Amino acid sequence: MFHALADATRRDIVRRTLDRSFSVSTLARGYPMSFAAVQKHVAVLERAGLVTKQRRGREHLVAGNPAALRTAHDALDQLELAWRDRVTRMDRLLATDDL
Amino acid sequence: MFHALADATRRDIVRRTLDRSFSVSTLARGYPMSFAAVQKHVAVLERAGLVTKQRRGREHLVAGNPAALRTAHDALDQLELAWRDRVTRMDRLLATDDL
DNA sequence: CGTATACACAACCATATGGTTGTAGGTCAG
DNA sequence: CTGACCTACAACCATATGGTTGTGTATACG
Repeated sequence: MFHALADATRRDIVRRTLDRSFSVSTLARGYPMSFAAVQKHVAVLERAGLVTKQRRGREHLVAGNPAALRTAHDALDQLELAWRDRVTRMDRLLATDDL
Repeated sequence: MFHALADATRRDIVRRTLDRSFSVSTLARGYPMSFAAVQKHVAVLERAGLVTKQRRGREHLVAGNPAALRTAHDALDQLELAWRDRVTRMDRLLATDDL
């Protein structure tokens, strides 16, 4: 999941498809690489659950998935939780004048 | 930055060092890999600004950097912003009974 | 029907990544 | 000073990654 977000092109695809749906080839035209490369990026994002694909005729519309972003968000919050514990403990330490 | 967070070992190191500082070798003992491997992970995290190192005698204490986490957090918020726009627009669309 | 479009997928390549071992530099204890 | 310990760094290896081109399949159009 973080790995899927670790590539700039993929982050851009997520950003654009959160705004509105795009077909894979329409997306591909926006990047300086082959269609196949973009299609692979979309596949990575889809496996990570960051986008969903919906077929419309011969096109596959790619839409960003806000719920997945929320997941990543929460994962970072989890990490920050540890940080707050640490600050709390430091505060306690300072308060007791142990230094 | 997301790349640095994309590895499970590195996320774990961040989690542990947000809690409190650890020397590199102490950290290394906690993982099923060589000291050098862990040391490389720490180097990656340090380059990404996710941890800082502070020397104490012959040990180098690794501490998580909450500010960097905040940065990642904000980046995700940026992405979610686009999503809220989308929802707003959909709401407007539904409100006008264009469907 | 044939042709063009949109997508999926495989094969391939260069480079990045995560791991290893080995070597070398500081620092502490005796 | 010597030896043990902590760290840094380079060389090396297997695999993953991001890119390419080519092939196959489904859909739309004339």
